[in-house]
Amino acid sequence: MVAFGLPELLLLATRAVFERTHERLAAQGVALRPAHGYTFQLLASTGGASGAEVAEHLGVTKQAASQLLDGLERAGFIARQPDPRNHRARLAVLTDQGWAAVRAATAVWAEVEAEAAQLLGPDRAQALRAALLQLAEAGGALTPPLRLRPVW
Amino acid sequence: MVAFGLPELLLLATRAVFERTHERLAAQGVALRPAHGYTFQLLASTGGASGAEVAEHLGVTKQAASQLLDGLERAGFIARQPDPRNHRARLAVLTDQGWAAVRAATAVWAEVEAEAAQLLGPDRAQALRAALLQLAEAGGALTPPLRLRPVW
DNA sequence: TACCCTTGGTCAAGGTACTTGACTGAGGGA
DNA sequence: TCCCTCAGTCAAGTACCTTGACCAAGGGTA
Repeated sequence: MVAFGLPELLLLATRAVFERTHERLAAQGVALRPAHGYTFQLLASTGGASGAEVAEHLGVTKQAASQLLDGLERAGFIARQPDPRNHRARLAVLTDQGWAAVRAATAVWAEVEAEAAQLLGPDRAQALRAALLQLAEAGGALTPPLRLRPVW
Repeated sequence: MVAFGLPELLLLATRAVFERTHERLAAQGVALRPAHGYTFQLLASTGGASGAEVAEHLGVTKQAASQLLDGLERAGFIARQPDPRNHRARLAVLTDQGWAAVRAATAVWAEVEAEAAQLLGPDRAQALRAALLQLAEAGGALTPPLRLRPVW
């Protein structure tokens, strides 16, 4: 039995959760990469974003964000429409299909949450969330902009 | 204040730890990507591996593993030598410089560990490790082969 | 109202890290 | 001894990002 430190344990537990999310969505025909997930998160929380805003959020160039949105549009997850706030921008918004993908991911996470509560008991699960939140805050992870750097 | 679920918290805390690791190593001139980290982990724990074994461990083709090892060799982190177990293979082993990088990463993780203990207190830090281990085990994350899939 | 500069977006070319496909040649098992 | 397995390489193609250059519509300011 190898002794795992906190960083290794964090990585292993996180991989377990997100690989499962990825597999579950892929089984439903939603094969998306991390950058797509972050984009969905932005569009779902703001109701829509321009290409430049997506680029800023992901920490990539406008060109890369444009390509990524083109792909999501072709696949039917987003649509482009005029931006009432800024007439130069094309606002990307989630389509019904896009929202369905968001709900599917959210559903997997709710399962994970429920299984964690069952596995650990409600008290330890709550303690886990509190501890993780403290670590994330201390590490400055709650202050965007999000950078699309790979996790080791 | 947004309410974060367990998956989001896991991702944020993990990102905080590994971005910090990456920054700290980069400041020492060791600019490595995730795949390199996984390779170092393998070479450090086994004492050496062939290109095919690295490919298997990372979940990539032999060609990709070969390119990756070429880069590490050029940068001085590994050396190739005959494999006593299999005369067809070229064994990749860590050089002194490679071991120094491993020690540097380990040192950052020890700091993280210490800061977590200070932030949470020793009891809650231990509880955190135990909970994460349970989650990782339940998710099957402790049974290799490691797949180099991106974390969402 | 006219002007200019900011800015959202695109075109083009290049680089990196992977892939598939085809192959070589040394090893090692029967 | 023979054959076939297998580690490794060469070549070409793809996905996803970059830098650099550019356009044209907006919108702030005089």
